[in-house]
Amino acid sequence: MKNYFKSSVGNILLPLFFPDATQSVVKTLDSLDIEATSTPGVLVNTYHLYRELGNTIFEKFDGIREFMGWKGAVISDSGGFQIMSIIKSKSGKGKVSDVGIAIHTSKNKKILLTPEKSIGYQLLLRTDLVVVLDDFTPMSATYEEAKESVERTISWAIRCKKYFDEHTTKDYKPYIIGVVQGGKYLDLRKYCCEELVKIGFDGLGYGGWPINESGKFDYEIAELIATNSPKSCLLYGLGIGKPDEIVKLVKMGYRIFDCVLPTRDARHKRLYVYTAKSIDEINLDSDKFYRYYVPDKQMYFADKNPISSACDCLLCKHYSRSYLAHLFRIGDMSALRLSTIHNLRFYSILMEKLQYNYLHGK
RNA sequence: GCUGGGAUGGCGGAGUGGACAAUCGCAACAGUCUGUAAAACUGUCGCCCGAACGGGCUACCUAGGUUCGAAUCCUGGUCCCAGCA
Repeated sequence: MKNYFKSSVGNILLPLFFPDATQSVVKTLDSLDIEATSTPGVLVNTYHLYRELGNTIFEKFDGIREFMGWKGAVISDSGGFQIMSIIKSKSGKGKVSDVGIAIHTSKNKKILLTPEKSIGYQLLLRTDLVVVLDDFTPMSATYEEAKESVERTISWAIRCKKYFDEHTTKDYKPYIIGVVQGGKYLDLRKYCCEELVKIGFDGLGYGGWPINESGKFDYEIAELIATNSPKSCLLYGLGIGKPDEIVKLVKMGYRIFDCVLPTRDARHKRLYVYTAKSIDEINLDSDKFYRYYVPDKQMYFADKNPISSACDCLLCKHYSRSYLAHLFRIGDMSALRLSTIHNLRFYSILMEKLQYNYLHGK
């Protein structure tokens, strides 16, 4: 199978951002909308898709790309993050063991996600980059707990890689990346990193929760992973992040990012706008190169200006602040769509700037 | 004109003698969101001082009255609604 990830992007080493289409849809958008924002690819989630669709759908479709009518690249996440968000949250029902993750879904059935099943399903989805099943280390983990999750992450990674090697051919061999866990413990992070490198992945992901206990982004761990992985290693910031965080991580060598922020924020009335007057004038080195725009403020009710003059998205090119405020006020879903389109274009402009800087050695 | 019902904070709408500066919803304002159980959630919301506990002031159409105490009871007035002439 043709590797859309490579072909759509051209050069894999360029910095890329993938919005999250967890359930094979970027909420409120269709695939043509996504394409129109110059977004190179999306991320889908193994756990959610397996739970909703099972295996049989993909006997009729040639992977997730055909199913969702999407021409761009696709990353699949393993479902490891769901350990945290479902099982380890207070109401979630499920269990993590060395075998895998057992989750009771709301549909009254139990799903057992093993490293092998996770990779198997991702291969069935025919995605361009697969992520190993990992055991999420929560931010509150003690050293012992963190160590246990690191050991489990490593042994699962070995199983994932073995299964991957046995079930891929040169016709279809996506990228596969390992995920570095270990919480806030630097020695565990380093150890996890080194062990994963030995297994021989195409890349490594900054896993866990990247925000430290004081609410700041943990750049120290990001740096540690970057410096402890080989030059050829594809670095992936899982679930990262804010625009300024992405800029900093690209400088460290990270190349791939996915995050819910632009799409969720859009639905929650937070739009990203560059402080520059035009796209050409955007300076990512400036302290505050962007700010938030809250679209339904009273002050915008009669404002005929576009949301941002440094944007060329559907919203900014065709509609006023006044009209968007109106759409939000009456609760029309087009407000969410237009805002999501805008935020995705904001991110794709960001990545285009970073790609340009990278190609020109900046 | 008669009879009945009603007038509450930006709006809607509870309360019907003390626990009322007044439930709740909307609006407004401030904030949160990072491999999406999130088109969600949190806070403020009469005025003044205070970070906060709290304190002071003015308030439930209006003018009086009853009462230790009234948005709540009584009387007059103004306006609104329904039915009848």
